[in-house]
Amino acid sequence: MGRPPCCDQVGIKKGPWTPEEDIILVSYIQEHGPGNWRSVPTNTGLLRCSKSCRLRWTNYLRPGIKRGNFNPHEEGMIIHLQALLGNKWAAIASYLPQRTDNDIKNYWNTHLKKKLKKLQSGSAVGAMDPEPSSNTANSQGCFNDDDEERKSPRVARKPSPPTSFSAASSSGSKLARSSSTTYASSTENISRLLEGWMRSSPRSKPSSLKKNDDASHRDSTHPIKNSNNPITPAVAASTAQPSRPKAKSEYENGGDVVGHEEYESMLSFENVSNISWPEKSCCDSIQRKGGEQEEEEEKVAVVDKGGQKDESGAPPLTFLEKWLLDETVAGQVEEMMELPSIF
DNA sequence: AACTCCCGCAACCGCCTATCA
DNA sequence: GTGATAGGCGGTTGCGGGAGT
Repeated sequence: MGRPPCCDQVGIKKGPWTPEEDIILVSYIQEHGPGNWRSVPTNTGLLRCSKSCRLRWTNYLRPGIKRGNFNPHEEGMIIHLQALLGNKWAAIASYLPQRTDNDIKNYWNTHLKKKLKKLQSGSAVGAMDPEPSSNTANSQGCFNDDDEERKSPRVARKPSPPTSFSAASSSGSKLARSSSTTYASSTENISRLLEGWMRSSPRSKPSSLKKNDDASHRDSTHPIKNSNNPITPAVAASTAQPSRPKAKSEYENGGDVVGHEEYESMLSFENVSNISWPEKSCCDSIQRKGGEQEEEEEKVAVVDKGGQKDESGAPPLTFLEKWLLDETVAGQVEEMMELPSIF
């Protein structure tokens, strides 16, 4: 039979989002909360399909997301999770709640894959092969990539022991390249407009409430995720929940729009850092490191240790979790992230 | 300075799953 | 139980910008 694409309708706009569209979408979601995407274009007048609205929100506008500048530890996590889970980007993203699956996917395809390939060709270790044509690790339960992965979608992966490999850090790459595209530059305008909108909104909070401005939200080319986005801290806190829920449950559970007081309380650092983190000691150690970005990632990752099953369909991953989240191993990961000379 | 090539990312497409009537 | 619909996910693509020549 086949369902017609939701974007088939005439008059549906495609292509890059404009700042105005972003504002409309954010405003609407601020008012009604995410979810019921079907009604978003209708109610907002956006000439976008519901899917496009959802993607735009989840991948770009959603507060609390961090974009670009993957640190070595994140790289390590992605690499290992990819080895363990395959191209289950959503599942992988659940362990890096500040990252979107799209972002992780892009980063894998554009950076990590190449790095691993390069590394392997250089070291001939063969522990990790990013290319499907030479999936040497597959026989050991590591699902590495693309085609093989696609042939067996949504199948729980058998976790395999972490392979011994080195991965490149982002130093020396183009990672720091400015993403000041036409759109990116316009997002600064969005930021300002949003700020103005928030000020005029009864729900809005003054920018003085911004927190973590300096640390984890430094990319000024993405104002939505940085301090200029007044809704970021609150929703970031709300999203920093055990095992990143799916968008629907994440917001529809009566918590769509953060109330004023709730908003404020959520902004307190204690609250953010104490949202039932089961192993605060781990977080503390991370905090002592002064690792700006790692800090929250770790916290959220630690949350997953609570034992609940990953909603995105990932296996229980107790081993994985243990390995990834173990404090001492975290250090090993960082060590493994040390650049080989070829980088 | 101009041109070409390469790279990264945002967004689209199509399929799958979950949910509901 | 079945079909319709919305949401979710992963793969792919096209565009814009930077690097290289």
